[in-house]
Amino acid sequence: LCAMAVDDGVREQLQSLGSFIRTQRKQAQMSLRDLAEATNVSNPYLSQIERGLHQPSMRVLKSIAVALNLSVETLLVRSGLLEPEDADDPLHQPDVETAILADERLSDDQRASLLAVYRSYTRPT
Amino acid sequence: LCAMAVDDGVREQLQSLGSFIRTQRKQAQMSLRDLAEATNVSNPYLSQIERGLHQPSMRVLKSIAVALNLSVETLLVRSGLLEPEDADDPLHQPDVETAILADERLSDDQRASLLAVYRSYTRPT
DNA sequence: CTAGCGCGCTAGGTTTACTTAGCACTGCGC
DNA sequence: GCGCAGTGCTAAGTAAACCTAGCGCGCTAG
Repeated sequence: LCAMAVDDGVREQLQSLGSFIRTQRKQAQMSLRDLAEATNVSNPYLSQIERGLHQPSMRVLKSIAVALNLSVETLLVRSGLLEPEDADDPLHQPDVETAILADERLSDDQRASLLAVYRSYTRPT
Repeated sequence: LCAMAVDDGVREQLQSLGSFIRTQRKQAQMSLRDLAEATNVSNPYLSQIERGLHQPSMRVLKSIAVALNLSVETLLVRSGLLEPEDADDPLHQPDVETAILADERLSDDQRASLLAVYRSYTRPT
């Protein structure tokens, strides 16, 4: 009935969520069928989610998060449910640079190159 | 097919979420129809949600949170999606990975390559 | 070349979220 | 007594989430 103007933003969010999931899945070297088995969700539906054709339910979203080893919050932000900087959670503000600097497992050289790459991404031109 | 034992917990969560919403609604002096108008969700469906008969979608959950002046996190915790308050989660991934994942300034591709580099450093073959 | 496997995707059906119309019960004014 | 406005709820339908079966492509092998 009422095709609200809000839908535009929602479509974009779905697309964003989908491509993010797809990237993460490929990063984890999983096929759609692998993820389907891990999440107990059918692979065609996962395919549709990754292409932004559907808004997954919370149940599905959570199993995807678990299967891909990422936090549910990340996916929620990605799907537009949660704001990235939520007021009532002030201490949960992960910063890439400080995280890299604090990581004990990295050598100084590794730290430096990681930071270089990260900065080249975030401060372009 | 597979009626998992997990369903028990899910039903309880739905009940918990529902009664919580109902309490909050009454505290805000709103009728089901008031809330329906505020959320753009039909009042019979809201009624069913409050009695734990259905698992609302994220869209509905968010509009309820907004209409009742609640944080979305609260409802998410209540519905069992989010853990109550994981300020420091010991057994979860290293901070760098979550920081990279949460960084909104990175594109998916950039995220992927950063993660790849980081992982190649921290878990060598 | 072709037989096979694994990949992502489409087609069509089932289940569940969600809506619209309307019922039954209050409490109020007439 | 009679409405009648307000409440929460039921019934039956529509829309959307989700599944099963199967297609078509790119591979590597035989």
